[in-house]
Amino acid sequence: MKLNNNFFYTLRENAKDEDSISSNLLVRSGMIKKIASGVYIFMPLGYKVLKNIEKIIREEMNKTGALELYMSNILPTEVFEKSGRLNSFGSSLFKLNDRFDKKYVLGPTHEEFFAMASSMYVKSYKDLPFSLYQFQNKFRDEARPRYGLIRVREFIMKDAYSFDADLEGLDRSYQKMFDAYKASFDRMGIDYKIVKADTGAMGGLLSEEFQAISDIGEDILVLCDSCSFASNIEVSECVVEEVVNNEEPLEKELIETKNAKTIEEVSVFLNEDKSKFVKTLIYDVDGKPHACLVRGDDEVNETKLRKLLNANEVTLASNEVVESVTNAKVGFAGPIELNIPVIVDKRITTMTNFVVGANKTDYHYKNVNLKDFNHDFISDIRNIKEGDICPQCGGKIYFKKGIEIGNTFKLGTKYTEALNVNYLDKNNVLHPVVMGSYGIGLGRCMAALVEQNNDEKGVIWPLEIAPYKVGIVLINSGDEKQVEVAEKIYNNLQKIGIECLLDNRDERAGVKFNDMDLIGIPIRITVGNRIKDGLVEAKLRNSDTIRDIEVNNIIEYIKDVIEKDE
RNA sequence: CGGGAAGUGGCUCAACUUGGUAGAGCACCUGGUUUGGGACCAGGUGGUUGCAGGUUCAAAUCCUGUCUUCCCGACCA
Repeated sequence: MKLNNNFFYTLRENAKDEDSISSNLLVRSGMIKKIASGVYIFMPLGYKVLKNIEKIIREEMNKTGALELYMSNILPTEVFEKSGRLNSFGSSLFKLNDRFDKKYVLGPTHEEFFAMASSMYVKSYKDLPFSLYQFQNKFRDEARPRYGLIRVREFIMKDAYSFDADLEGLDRSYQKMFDAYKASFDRMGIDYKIVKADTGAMGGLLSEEFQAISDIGEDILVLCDSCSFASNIEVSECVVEEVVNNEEPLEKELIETKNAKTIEEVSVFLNEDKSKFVKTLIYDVDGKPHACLVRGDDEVNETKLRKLLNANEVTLASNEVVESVTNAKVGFAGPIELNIPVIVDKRITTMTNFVVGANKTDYHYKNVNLKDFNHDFISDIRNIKEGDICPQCGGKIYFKKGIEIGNTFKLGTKYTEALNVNYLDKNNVLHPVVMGSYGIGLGRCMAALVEQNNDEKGVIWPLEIAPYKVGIVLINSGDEKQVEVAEKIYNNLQKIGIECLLDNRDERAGVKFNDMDLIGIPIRITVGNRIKDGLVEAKLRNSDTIRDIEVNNIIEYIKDVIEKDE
């Protein structure tokens, strides 16, 4: 593309309604534009980046043998009723009615419809396995869109689905997709980790997430310093450390702790470390109050709680519920003589003579032990912490933050059973088809790449992602010789299929250099006054070195740089 | 959904406290001087101040409502 008289703009200042490096750089480089909370336009330049990401994924998908198709966005609600996901998606579904008042949703994901599509073909075990995929917009009414393209309400996802006769087949299909994902993210140049994760609203047997490492990531990745353990904190198992404890259990004792409500306050009040306390949190579990006990410096893991109780929804109870259950103001809840189910974190079994709330305003009990109260469950319900023991090898745990860019699920037969997608085996017996589902968020990949690759001047795109691989800066668009050489390089690159920008605007050199840097063009060719000596300059975005290159060799040089990258 | 902040040319902001013709920088147009890292001078275009009501001789400014955006939290495949 030639920039003169063409749709190209950049902004000098950050946008006031953007909150991350990537969203600001993408807006400033003229690639995206927000039009509503969590809704973006992809401008021509940004759309090219998106298409490059799409191309990589499509190529890797096709290598697995999966076939591409295209679904609708407007999906009949009744199908989600059948699969039971109308509830599990809840308020994050965009809903609409047609003129006859028939109900639809804007597709949040397409498991049900791929299951339906597959049933057109599958009749026998001989028809399996196969995989289908699409690139499609997904709609999710996020409570709080954030960080530009990272948490949005409409986004493009590549979603793939595998169909197999049994779990062994699923394992093979899953592995193929898994490898294709690794290949895709490697080609994109994203720094990522793969972690075990919760299956959430998808359901199923296994979920693994591909997480781009970034400080603005919203997921906490639990990693081990001495083995390959990697898990999302929501499912990361905690090991109870052996504690040598010779303390004799004492008799419990009621003590006044006036105005000390939080663990922090009580700990200061009694001059005891937070790890001597057990906090009692009242949770609303599908509408019923439950008490959860964890050590004072631990946090309850709601995913574990939900699984333990086989619940749909787990939230902290409201103040009113807490007060009616404990007969005390919020801050004094304790397990003793409490008439609701009590769930105790495993770690508490190693504690002696701890402090708990007394279910009486302004009072706590000290010297409390497990025998002093009823409990219904003892289980791992806390979040793992940095420095904890690795559940796999005993090493030390550390955290990183991640942006979830991809997710793979072994679904099993949840959807095929709900929608009657069956096949006949050799013995003429009917079985539900076994599914896997696999998603990649394209916009998130784009944002994660910018978060990971930028400097004070702008974006630094990897070659395969950049909207244009080469940018020619024509210093003086009034100089005939310079124009001639720049045009020639441009035309020759076009001929061999290397996409290229030619900045032939009537602007000062500084503007052109800054714009090339801002939009992150990997290879910059400057055609300026050195043309007298038959030279142009080449500079790579990720390096400070400027090379003089003979005009006749410049195409070869560019080809070399691109080949070396591959 | 709870708490907080903010909406003023295409972009970033000022004027609001204390009501009195809406202003700057960037961008854009014209002319000139410049021309290798976001030039300078001169002149210009562009705004019913988010929307609706109210108070007032007079509202960007005060009041009420409403919408939108952002932040913290809740929620989140």
